Amino acid sequence: MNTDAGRSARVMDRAQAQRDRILCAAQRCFIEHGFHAASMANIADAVQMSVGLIYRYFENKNSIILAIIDRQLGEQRASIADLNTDPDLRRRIIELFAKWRHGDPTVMNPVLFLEMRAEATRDPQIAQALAEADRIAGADFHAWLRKAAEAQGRSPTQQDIEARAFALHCIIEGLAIRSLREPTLDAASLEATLDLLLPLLTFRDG
Amino acid sequence: MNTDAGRSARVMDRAQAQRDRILCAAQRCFIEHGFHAASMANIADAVQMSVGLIYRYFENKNSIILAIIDRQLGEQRASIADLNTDPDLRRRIIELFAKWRHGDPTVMNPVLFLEMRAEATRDPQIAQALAEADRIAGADFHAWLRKAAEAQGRSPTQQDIEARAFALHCIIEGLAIRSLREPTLDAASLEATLDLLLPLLTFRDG
Amino acid sequence: MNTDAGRSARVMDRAQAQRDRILCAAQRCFIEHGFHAASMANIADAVQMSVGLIYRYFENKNSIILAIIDRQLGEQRASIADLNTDPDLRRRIIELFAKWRHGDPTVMNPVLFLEMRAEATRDPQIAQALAEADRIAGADFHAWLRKAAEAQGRSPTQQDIEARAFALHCIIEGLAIRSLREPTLDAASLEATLDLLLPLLTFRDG
Amino acid sequence: MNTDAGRSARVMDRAQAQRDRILCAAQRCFIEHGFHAASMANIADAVQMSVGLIYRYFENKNSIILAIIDRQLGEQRASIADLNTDPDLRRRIIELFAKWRHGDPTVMNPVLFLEMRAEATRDPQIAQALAEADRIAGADFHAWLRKAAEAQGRSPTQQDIEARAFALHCIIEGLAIRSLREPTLDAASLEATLDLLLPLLTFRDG
DNA sequence: AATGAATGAGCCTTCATTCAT
DNA sequence: TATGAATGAAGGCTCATTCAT
Repeated sequence: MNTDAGRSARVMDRAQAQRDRILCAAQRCFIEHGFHAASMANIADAVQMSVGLIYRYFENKNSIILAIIDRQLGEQRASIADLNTDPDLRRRIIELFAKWRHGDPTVMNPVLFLEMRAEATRDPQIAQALAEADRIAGADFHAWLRKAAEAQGRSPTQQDIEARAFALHCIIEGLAIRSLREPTLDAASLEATLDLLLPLLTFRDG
Repeated sequence: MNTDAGRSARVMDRAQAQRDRILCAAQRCFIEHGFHAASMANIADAVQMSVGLIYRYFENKNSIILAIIDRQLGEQRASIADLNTDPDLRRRIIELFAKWRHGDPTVMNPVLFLEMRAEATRDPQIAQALAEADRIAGADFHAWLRKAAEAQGRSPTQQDIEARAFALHCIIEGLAIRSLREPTLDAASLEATLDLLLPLLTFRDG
Repeated sequence: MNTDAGRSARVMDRAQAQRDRILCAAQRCFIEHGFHAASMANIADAVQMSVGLIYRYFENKNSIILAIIDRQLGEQRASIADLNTDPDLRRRIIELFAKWRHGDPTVMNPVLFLEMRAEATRDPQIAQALAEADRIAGADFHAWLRKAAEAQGRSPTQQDIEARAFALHCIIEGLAIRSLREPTLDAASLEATLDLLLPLLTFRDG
Repeated sequence: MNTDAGRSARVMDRAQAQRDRILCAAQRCFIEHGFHAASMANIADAVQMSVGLIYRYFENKNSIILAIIDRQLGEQRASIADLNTDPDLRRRIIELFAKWRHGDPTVMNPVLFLEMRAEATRDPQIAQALAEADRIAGADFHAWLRKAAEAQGRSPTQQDIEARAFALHCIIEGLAIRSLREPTLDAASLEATLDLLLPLLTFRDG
């Protein structure tokens, strides 16, 4: 496999690997300093690469920001999509919350989430990406909730489901913000709150 | 009233008025560009003032940011405190949501809320201000919920109230973020969601 | 004496008093911060006067600097002229040195002396004022030295006197700089040095 | 020599060369305008470099000032140290004076000397550097004078030497200032003064 | 592919000076 | 006479971006 195609594939793999390295470093910088306050030099330091080289892989700083946002949306979506393979919403939210608290890089980062949402009010391109992600997430919630309802032998109306999907979305994003608060929330409180809300939202209440 | 005291009072009033003008303009700029991307020149333009003059009223840009944050927290607190004089939570949330949507400057601005929360993860001074505001807001929710429970003839445990206060806080903040979304949420959906959640949260459910 | 002339005299006296107050405060500021680093606001604070009022008495900051320099030159000249009434050069130098060390405002200030001399290399107006002061000081030294020589029954040549006047001038300015040094010079050392040099310079040697 | 070490050496040489270019230009600017009045833009112009690039080589303007001062002190010390290889103090002082008059950049610059001494009264870091330089210069004078005494078959006391070292130091600094005066001093006058003082100071007098 | 030197616009901040009161 | 609010031009410094090597 020493063909041009093979070489090209390998090259593209390498390019992709470089892009990933940059994005990981950039993510750490953006979390630490924010989109605007993080400098290209910060990122170059973090990725152990020269500034110039970063520009071989990304057109400019803004396109790094966009790539990071896309990534975050991907992780957000993956979290929701996972519900379909793992229907225990209560446990998943608790786990997600713990990951947020520990800065786990495999899930959407709450600080970046805030920066993204703020930036979306200014940059139409970001706004569009977020709107699309929201649409997909909404649909996922919808699907999951319908399945959950049916598993309970319920036949909720479309509006019933929409209200619950909307509430769920709000609560999860509210929790993402809460995970950033200084006074650490104890596990019991979170669980109590989920035990209060989830039966209602997942058609398990009386 | 041409006394020294009178003059002094007028001077202080004027200084305070100038500070207010600056803060209003700064708020618009911060909403439009973000804390970091907004420049002092932007603010000076917005307030129709020279850059230098702003520094007569604020030590530096950061102290303007802090003042804006304090203001926002004040408005946030006022919104919650108002619940005590107007116990119709459902209507208040709907009104609040509408104000968020319209950028009403008399309530906490959702974009600034996001910037604040993000910035708090970097600046300890901001973090502390927010922690204090959260503490107060939590206590206000608590008090309001206990009163609501008693109005229903209920005697909920401390944990019952805490879980509901926490849920309420999350949902309201989640709604603040939702208010920024592009695809406008219709009023009916919001109302349906509130009708779903509020009875549970305010001890009005079966 | 309620005539116009009287009133005018009183007014001028007041104006002169104000100018003096300003110059005293400015001198403190210039010593503390340097000519360029001291701001008009510093000076206004130090005189307990508004910035605007200072501009009633001085055209601009530079003319304050010039006035201060004139003042310093006046004090420098007075020191030298005093030799004629008090011929004990040794004691006078020791006293002068002590005053320099203590920041006595009645004699030429060593820090301002340095600033002045440096500034003179840039500003022709200052250069001229200093050249004139130097000329006068040189002549004073001359006169004093000739008198001292005659008191010793000597008849030195013009060149003898010039060499001594020049040496004296250098040494006194060298001492002004030394008075600023951190490691404090003990009185005995200064006296030993003067005892070494002065007999030679004042025609009292062998 | 295309090795890493070679490249690294070349790079460091270049960096050092840039630093030197900047310092030379800065020195010219500081002499022309003074430490505070010279702007980074002035220096950038003088060194034919962008402002930003200067900041790659120096942390800030103050560190350029410090570097210039260190340089000046180095040159000052070299002048004194040279006495040991060239014991003709009289000729050396005359040469030094001529260099001061002509702005020879290889010896301590008198204007910078003044700025330095003035600045040392405000900046402890500069004060310390100057104090150290003074200590070394004093010791050098000491050593030279003791050798000169011994060459004359004299055995002066410690105090004898100290008084002469102190006098010498004062006179040389006094001469540095004199070299800045407008009315140019003729060579004969300087020589006459030195012929008067040096025999006394170097133990050659009767 | 990789470096990092170089640029220059722009940012925050200060300050001499003016002027309405 | 006296104030200090107001201006705007620098000043020091940073940083996204380019380019020769």
